[in-house]
Amino acid sequence: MTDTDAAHEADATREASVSDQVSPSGPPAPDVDEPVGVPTMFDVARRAGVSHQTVSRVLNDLTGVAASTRLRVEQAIAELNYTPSPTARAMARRRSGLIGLIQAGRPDYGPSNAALGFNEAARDAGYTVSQVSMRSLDASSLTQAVHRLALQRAEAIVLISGEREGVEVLRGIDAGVPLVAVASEDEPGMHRVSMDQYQGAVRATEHLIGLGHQEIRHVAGPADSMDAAERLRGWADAMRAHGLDPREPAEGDWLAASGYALGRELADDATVTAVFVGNDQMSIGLLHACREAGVRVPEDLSVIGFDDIPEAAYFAPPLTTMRQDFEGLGRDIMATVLDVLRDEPSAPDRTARVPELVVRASTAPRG
Amino acid sequence: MTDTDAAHEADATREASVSDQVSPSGPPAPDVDEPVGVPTMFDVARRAGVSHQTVSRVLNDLTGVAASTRLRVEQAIAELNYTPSPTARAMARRRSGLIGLIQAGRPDYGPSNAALGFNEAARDAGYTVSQVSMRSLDASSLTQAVHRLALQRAEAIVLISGEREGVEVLRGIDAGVPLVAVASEDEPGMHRVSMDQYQGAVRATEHLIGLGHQEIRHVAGPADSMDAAERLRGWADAMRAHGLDPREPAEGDWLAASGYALGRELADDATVTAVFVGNDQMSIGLLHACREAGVRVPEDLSVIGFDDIPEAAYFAPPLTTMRQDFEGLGRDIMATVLDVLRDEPSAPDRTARVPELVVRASTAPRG
DNA sequence: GAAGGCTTCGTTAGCGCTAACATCTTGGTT
DNA sequence: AACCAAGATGTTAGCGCTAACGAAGCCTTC
Repeated sequence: MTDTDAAHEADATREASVSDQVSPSGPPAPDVDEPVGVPTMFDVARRAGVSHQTVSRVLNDLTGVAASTRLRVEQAIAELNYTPSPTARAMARRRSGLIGLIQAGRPDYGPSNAALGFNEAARDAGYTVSQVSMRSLDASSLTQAVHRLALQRAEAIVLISGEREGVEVLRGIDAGVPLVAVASEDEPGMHRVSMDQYQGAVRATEHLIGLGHQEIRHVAGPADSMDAAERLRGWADAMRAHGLDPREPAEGDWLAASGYALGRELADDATVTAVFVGNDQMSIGLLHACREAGVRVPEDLSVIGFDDIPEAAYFAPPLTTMRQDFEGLGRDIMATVLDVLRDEPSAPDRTARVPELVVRASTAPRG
Repeated sequence: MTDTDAAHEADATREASVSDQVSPSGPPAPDVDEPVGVPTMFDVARRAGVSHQTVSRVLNDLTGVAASTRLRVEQAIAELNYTPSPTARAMARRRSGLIGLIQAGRPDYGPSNAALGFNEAARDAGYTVSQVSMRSLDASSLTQAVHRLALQRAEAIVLISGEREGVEVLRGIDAGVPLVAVASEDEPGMHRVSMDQYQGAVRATEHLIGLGHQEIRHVAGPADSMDAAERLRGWADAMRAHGLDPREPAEGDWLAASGYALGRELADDATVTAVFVGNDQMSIGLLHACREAGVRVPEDLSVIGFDDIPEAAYFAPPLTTMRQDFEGLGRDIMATVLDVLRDEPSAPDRTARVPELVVRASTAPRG
């Protein structure tokens, strides 16, 4: 009712358009001046009897619009089912409202969940994410991806990929926009986010040490992975801190197959009583190798993994591991992006999420 | 080495901008008439001594440009490091060059890899993908996602999510753009792509039957999953085709935990000699339940999974399963999108990828 | 009761492109 | 030599918004 009244009050000024609406010729025919394609701001303006600028004001929630006018405009918007064109907006505002996400490498549990968390956080912050996924990690593909995104005028570019090379490549590019990467090592010249891999590894190792183990080996991730490096460092430091000797670690590639291969070798070494494996996937491979070799876990060998993928609880035996909150990491990434975009100093504790020990059946006191 | 070299080469070209960043008032001042911000078509035009339209012609590879002029323009473009603004292009061309991808639900192995394949294919086709990921599958979130994408003027919207509800919701929305979903059941009113879940299930079941099994149970995925339904149908049909009785299937939720729970029940039933599990994750749970219950696999019970995740080969015992090419599916999705966009009838065999039997140690002849 | 100051609105320019048309060269024709 | 058709370019309008300014109208205030 109020709307109608308001409309009548304003009639004088927009006589023409209103009578057009009422359809001079006949029954409930659709408005004659109804826009043909997608309605624009001008269509709304005409219908509400105001200037397009007033529509813009309503849309952007600016002050200086009379309540009645606002109402009228809002109604017109609703009636026409109008939505502003993001393209035109980006054009006029000179910003795309877009964040580029590069996801390089295998879509593993961690990265995938981080990407999910990031995507949701970006959406919540009003940004759109333009995603470039690729299996390969080589410099040229990565460079292309960044350029693609830069060319789309992304306001920031995020890289989710644990490989050091990817981060290095990114650092070498001047995209003209802030770059944020998941990187557990400090990377001068770019913004980074990560979980506390080092601390996680320390805790994993100390869990083993606390169980009385002394010959604790490490099956590391690929040398090019920063996470792998941090975990390795954490393990070695923890060992030394307890007067133990961190022996030469084995190096896998995160996949179960490599864990299996490395496990076969380890299984032959009777001196080893525990092993800290770089991730859960390699752990399952290693567990399988032990089974084949007749090495009992945890009786003969304690095994602890990293990540806590949903299947870890059903390994044979159920895997003790370090749980990581990847979705949280994804949200942290977006938080950092926002900080950077606002030119605020990135909060220093964006790397503070510490993996949590989940004890299951694959670790036991040294027999 | 090669990488390093490339990086160094790139150094030279970005020297200026880097120093700009570091010190705003540095000596290596850029050309006087250099555009301040991002160069536009007019900057290129001025530098090349032509009109902006000629630049546009060169950019869009139109005819009617003298070779010498073209060269001059191209040089100016290179010198200014100019790239056309996609936003302005979208504005003028009235198309966004954007495909919306909705990824709903857990980022599992299948969907993640399909998304990867899709993303790469979209990029190859010159499209940008705007991704909306969300953990939840409810109608309202999904509807919002579609509107988000529609509002971005995506030229097509793709849904990767096995749940029937998602597809139904999508169908109920008139986004004004083509919708393509991964759906293994026919969905009138929308375009769909999928792998041949039915045939895959038939083959899995026949593998078991060929091994002499008769009491073959099925642990299905959630009722809301179309893939689960198709696999169930394939199993039941195969059973009947061989004169066997498809007993009431158990229903899980794709996760290892549910496979474990269901496995505990199944393990009590000594009449069962084989089970076809809806996916590999549930299989690992089921395998664990068997282990706990003292049921030997494959001696007492044969188990076959579905998907062939990379860890399947290291289950205890290594899992016989049906391998699916998810990346290929992703590419199929994009191919369908292109067909739809070109208004071509979608090739009927976009649903023809048949899962491939991978025999490992979890199935054996009926003892 | 005229000068200021709000509030509320409209007008005018762009944003960086493409599309359509206009213009100016050429060189071949008659 | 006048003429026309291409070919090669330039001009002019938009695309649908936002930003900056300008112009009313209505209260104040002295």
